[in-house]
Amino acid sequence: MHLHEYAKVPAMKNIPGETAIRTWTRLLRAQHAAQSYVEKVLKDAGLPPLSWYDVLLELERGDRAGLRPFELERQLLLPQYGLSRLLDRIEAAGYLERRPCEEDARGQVVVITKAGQQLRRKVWPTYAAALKTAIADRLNLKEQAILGELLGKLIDERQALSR
Amino acid sequence: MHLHEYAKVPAMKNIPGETAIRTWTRLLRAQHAAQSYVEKVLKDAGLPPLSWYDVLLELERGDRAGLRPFELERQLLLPQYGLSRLLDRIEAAGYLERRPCEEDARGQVVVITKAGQQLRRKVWPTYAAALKTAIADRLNLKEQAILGELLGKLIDERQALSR
DNA sequence: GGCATATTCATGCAAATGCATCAAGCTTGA
DNA sequence: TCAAGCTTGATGCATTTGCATGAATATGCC
Repeated sequence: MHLHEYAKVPAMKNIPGETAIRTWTRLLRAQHAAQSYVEKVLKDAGLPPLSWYDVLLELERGDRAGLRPFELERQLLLPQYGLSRLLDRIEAAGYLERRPCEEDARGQVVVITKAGQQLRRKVWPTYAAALKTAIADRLNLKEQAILGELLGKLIDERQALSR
Repeated sequence: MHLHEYAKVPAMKNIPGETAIRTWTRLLRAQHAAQSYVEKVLKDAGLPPLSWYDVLLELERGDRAGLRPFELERQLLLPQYGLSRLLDRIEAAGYLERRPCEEDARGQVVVITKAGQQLRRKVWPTYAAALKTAIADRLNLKEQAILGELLGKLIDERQALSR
């Protein structure tokens, strides 16, 4: 993981510093640690993975009834085919419905079912507890805020390349 | 991604605060943005994925000639079967060799080949440039250091569960 | 209107991952 | 010494992901 050798190249400054490299590896590891922990907690509790929760929550959120797949795709940063099949699975489990879209016959409207709402509500306490263990128990509020702020700078305006 | 509803539960404090939740989602997104960017740059340059680089670098690093798979496994935080097959692929491409282990007939010693060393050296500039774009161009040194510090607190001593 | 192009979503096929389990060799301890 | 248990690594099978492409409809332009 640790990348040495950055020192070898002389002036040509397409080379990040040592600090950047450490930050990078920690970003990967911290995310891995946190996410795999949360996923494990969910699985051990017999609950579906995070991605199901994300979809269901997104569907419940807006006031509108249902979302188009391409909207979900943007919210959740999933590839188009990935979302398509994720919806297949969640639908097969009965937590959402795909309805034909009135305004656009190519498309569809994805709607959460009653069972989907119940599932989401049932998952939340476990999810929340895992999240607290992974984040809130390890950083005080100030630290959380700063971390969030800095991470934000790594996100802005890059996602817009897809497709 | 955004999780509301944490406000609903009254006193029962297994619930992370709003700040923790925002930090969590940003951790996922920042890592996703950064890693997928770097992977894309590598792929577009016709280079193998990050995991290959990690393995090769790890093999090159120590003074000892070669590493045991279980050592790599720990360094790289890969599941046992994941590493086993990753090694299959890298070996098939000619960048490493698996030799029988003298001290332990169950095991093997994984050694990087000449071609493997060349590959790693060849990949580095592209990797470094991508890393710089993803991290160093977005955070100044101070910020990088703080971010690394905070991320470190999310990592410590949790990984030790595997197998 | 009618053709070219773009958008929306699905899907066949290959590659990678996860899970469970296995075989082989090591270690311990009575 | 040898049985019980542990460690090391591989692998069959199911699931998931990635990639390329396709089918259907919409949109824009002439």
